[in-house]
Amino acid sequence: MARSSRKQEILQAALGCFTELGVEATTIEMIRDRSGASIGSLYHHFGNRERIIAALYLEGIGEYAALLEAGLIETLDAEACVRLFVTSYIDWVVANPDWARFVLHNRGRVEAGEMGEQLREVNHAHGERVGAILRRHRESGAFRRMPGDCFLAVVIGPCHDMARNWLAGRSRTQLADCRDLLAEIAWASVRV
Amino acid sequence: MARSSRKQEILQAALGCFTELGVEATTIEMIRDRSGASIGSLYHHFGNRERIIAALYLEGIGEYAALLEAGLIETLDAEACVRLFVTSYIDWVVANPDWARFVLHNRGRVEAGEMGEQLREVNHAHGERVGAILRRHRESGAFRRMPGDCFLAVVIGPCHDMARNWLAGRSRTQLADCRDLLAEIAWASVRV
DNA sequence: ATTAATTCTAGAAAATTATTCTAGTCGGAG
DNA sequence: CTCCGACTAGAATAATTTTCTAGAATTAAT
Repeated sequence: MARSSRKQEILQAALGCFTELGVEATTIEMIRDRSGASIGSLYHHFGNRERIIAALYLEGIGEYAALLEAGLIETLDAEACVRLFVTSYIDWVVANPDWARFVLHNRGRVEAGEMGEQLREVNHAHGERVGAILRRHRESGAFRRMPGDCFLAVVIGPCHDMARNWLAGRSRTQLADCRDLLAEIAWASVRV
Repeated sequence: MARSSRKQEILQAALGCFTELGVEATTIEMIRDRSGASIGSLYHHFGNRERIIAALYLEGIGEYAALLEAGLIETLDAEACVRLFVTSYIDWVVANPDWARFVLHNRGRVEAGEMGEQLREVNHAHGERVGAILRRHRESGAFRRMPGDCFLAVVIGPCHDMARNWLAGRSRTQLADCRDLLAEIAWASVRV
């Protein structure tokens, strides 16, 4: 994998800078320093600063989405399904805090930029697949009737908020300690 | 109020640019054009680009926080209190979509920057006041026992998610139509 | 009214940052 | 070998932000 190693080095260097200084404050020069690459190499691989950000973002959500979908396919029970949403999200955040922080804070930026269309496509495809799995349960009457948009917000919204606070060091409670509580509340909120 | 009108003009111009093009993509020059101010005037009032962003952010959350606190002081019932969290948030977002979108997407940026300390202070003070009101209800046994961090995430998390999606045009459901449903679920999630 | 102090505005100049461009190196396929 | 494409390098250029000097507008005191 010597082929793409430079590219990965650049992405990891970028994530490091973003985590320590914020996206706004990190310059191409800093990423160049930290990765050991040259300006030319950087622009060869990514074209511009924004595409570095977008690549990092897409790789992050891609990994999480794959994890979630893999789990969902195997669980047939409605309750287990809802709980999996919560637990797989929390597990991923705890395992990849820097990446999670970056993804959680930069969706808007990527969506507004030139890679926005691609991001929307990826998200839409993922949403369709997840939606298809949920529809089975919804139609079998396992869930309380409510708009699909609300369903997702109710299930995963508390996790997003909790993760955001924990990642920013604002939470006195460990995120992992809320895993079961949040899963239970999510299920209680959407069951009939 | 001719005194501060130039300053407000700049802030409004900035919010307009941020809404249409994203924060990253708007330049000082664009804000200058749109507001009619000069570079000098801009830097006189704000010092640098980042402080324009921070000022807009602080004004936004300030307005919402004041609204919430004003309501909370008057409601003595635990259920009404929880519902108020949801409804006042949704009402504010519906009434100030551009501002809400900006606030929802730029907390991290402001917190990471030079105004981060000030923002944390403001948030902390607000959190204390709200926390004090909630403590009464918690101690009177109106709420299910759970860490304070989780409580807030459970109550307001779904609203944040729903608002985010609605503001980005990703939601088929109108945000206002979820008002009562989300309020009810919030209360159901935290009552004993 | 006049003056002095302060706040605000202006835009050119300087500094910083992002991007482009030209000139390569390196490893493998023919 | 030598040609090709992927990759690297860093100087040159372009874009953007910030500083700086000068002067206009406003306020308050005499």
